[in-house]
Amino acid sequence: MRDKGAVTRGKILRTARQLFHTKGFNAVSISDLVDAVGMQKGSLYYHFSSKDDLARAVFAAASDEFMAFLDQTLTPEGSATALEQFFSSVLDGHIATGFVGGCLFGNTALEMSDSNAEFARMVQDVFETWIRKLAFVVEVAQRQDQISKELSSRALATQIIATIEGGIMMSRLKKDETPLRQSLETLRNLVGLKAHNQADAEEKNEVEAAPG
Amino acid sequence: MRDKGAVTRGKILRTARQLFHTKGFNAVSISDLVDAVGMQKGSLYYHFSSKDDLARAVFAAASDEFMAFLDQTLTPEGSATALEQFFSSVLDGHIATGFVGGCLFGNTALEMSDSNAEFARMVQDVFETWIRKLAFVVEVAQRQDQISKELSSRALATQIIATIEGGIMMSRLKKDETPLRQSLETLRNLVGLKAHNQADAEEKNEVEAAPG
DNA sequence: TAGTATACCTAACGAACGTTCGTTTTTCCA
DNA sequence: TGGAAAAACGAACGTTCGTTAGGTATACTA
Repeated sequence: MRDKGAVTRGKILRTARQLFHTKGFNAVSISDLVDAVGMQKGSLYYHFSSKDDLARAVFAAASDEFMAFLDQTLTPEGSATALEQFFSSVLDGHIATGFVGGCLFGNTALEMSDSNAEFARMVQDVFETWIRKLAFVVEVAQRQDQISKELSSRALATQIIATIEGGIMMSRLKKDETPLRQSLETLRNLVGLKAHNQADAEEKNEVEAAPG
Repeated sequence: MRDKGAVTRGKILRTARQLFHTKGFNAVSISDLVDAVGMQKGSLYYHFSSKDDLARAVFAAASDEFMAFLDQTLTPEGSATALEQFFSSVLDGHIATGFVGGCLFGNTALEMSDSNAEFARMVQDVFETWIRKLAFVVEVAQRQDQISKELSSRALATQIIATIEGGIMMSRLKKDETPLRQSLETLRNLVGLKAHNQADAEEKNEVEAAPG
């Protein structure tokens, strides 16, 4: 086989990501991980120099994927529709996982904020970019009178993310989509986005579910 | 000294709570704890039969305190003002801690949702009660035309909690009150609560900062 | 004040942690 | 096809984990 190392490395990354996502970084041991991958402890250290090093790689991959998702969903053309699609992609993505794991970035934020400056910084960057990209689309939607203009685009973007993260937290806790769905609907109503009906939303929706 | 045991037990509970709150349950070792308390490892097990047992006690105390705070703040009389006071108490409480620790219940939700059914259940109960108490005040405010009637009281209550938890997450990550403050302001605007000015809010505000 | 719970300490336990290392197997190219 | 490089192995490292046991000091009561 060619590129055997890259394949193994990929398998480690995927498995570690899934475990870190559902259990948290500290709660996953190297033994847990290598058992799940199906390899021996020592072999892991051929590919990654430490658990932290692995976590960095996992986080970077998740980050890149999420950024790509944002760029794909949050387009300035049809900004109101883009926001709609963004909301439903987020909801659909988490419904698809049965709300196991929740949001990796939110999880890492709460796990690392007060204990690991390096990882806190990385999550901070993700959130900052997320806000900026959202604020841009919100601003365009405001200029096109598709959304309430009373608030600054950044305030609205922050509000959107807070709602999503809080909604995911509650839905994950109850394993019930209602809190997140309800929060997003409430948010739509409050900012003056009229809810598209199911047919509208799903017809043009070829965007895959949200990662992260 | 009389009640020496109760005093020690209290000191353990307070210290454990502070550590669990800022670092998370899994990230705090018994050694960390007894070092912080200033006692020997073995002595701890005279007061608590296990780390889980201790966590249960810590959580129960935090829970009780939070429920008392809710009952004190979320009164049906002057419901709009009560909501205002609730928002500012939450904000002030977290500003007072410098956003270290964030919300213990939110933290526990994310740490335990997918790994510890017992603790997940306990957090679930806290959130459910929180929603119910908030929804009650919201409903009264709606009947008095102090707040938008477009949405169900439960949906609004859920939205409020999602906003708070998401706002705390971001403020804690950045160690900056802006996200939480901004989210709460946005929420006030969106639900039609007019923002009280600083003087108004602080004059009658003898309620202590929010725990949890 | 003697006796007895109560409270705490010291020392150790087995298990699990993240990591290292020398060896063996597999893969690839000359 | 032989030899070097890449990849995986398996056992062990020192440390820390949560917990236990037995002895000792402190506090209350008879």
